[in-house]
Amino acid sequence: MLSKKTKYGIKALTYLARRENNEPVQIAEIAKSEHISIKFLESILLLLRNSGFLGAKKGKGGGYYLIKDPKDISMAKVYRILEGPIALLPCASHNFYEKCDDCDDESTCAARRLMTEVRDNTLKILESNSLADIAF
Amino acid sequence: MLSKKTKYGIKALTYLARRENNEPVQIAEIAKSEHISIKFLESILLLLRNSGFLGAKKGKGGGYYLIKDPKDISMAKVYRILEGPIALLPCASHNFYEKCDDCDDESTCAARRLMTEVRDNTLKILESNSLADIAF
DNA sequence: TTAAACTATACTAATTTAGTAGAATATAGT
DNA sequence: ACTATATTCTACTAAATTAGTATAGTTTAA
Repeated sequence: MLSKKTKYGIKALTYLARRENNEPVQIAEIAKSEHISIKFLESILLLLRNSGFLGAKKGKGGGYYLIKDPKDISMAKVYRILEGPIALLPCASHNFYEKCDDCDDESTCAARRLMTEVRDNTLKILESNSLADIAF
Repeated sequence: MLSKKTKYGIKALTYLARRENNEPVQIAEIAKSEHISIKFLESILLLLRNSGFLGAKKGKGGGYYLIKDPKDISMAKVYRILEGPIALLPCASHNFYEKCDDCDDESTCAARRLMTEVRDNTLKILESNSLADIAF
């Protein structure tokens, strides 16, 4: 299951993508519209900003805005920033690979075999969907 | 990410499926071979027994054994018992559906749209793999 | 009858999740 | 320059989940 952080992050990005213009939107507006706690959303938007998805403008009339065209924002990248590894097991992950302590032989591990197949497919879907694809 | 419970559960089922005969295997033997804490594995095997995947024989020479042919054990069912919903969002689940509190309109929710696509694909993979498929 | 093996209940430490609280900093407009 | 508005940053916390431990009891084959 996705954490709420990820769900809220995707919703916030969608909200920004759906705006006609790309002027800064205040946290409070997004929070109210999507029914998210302001403070929690704050930390999520900050993460997205530090990860290069959003820009922020301080002061009056400030807020957050998309830095890139929604068509160029890969949901796989969004997922990795918000949720972490796409794979269901560390030993089936490309970007966050880790060997299992308990596993003697990775090549015969049935769990790894199955989860690698799931991972490959999930990755394909997340990579082929841009923010624009899911927002409109 | 999968919980260790799920990973260990799949490994234990695989271990049993790979045995030549289907005679009871003691918890300790599986635990030692797969490097799992005996007590933790105990609770996992008990769950699999109560869910109809395993049989247990008490007393000397007892242990756990597969009730069905590995070919007839769907990994989707195993996954649901051990890990829970296959969907990444409750609102994208068939078997564990729940409406999101924060969502005004499910039909325009981008997160739901994307996660439904992921779910459909993951389910297809898990359903098309039996225990026999991944064990051998 | 006894030892091996499963069953069941209760407890716990560590981690993660989903926030809260409060102060600091930056900026647009007057 | 001042002030209201808005982001930024740090620190804290309650609740839930995970991954076990511990202990006691029950069943049954030999």
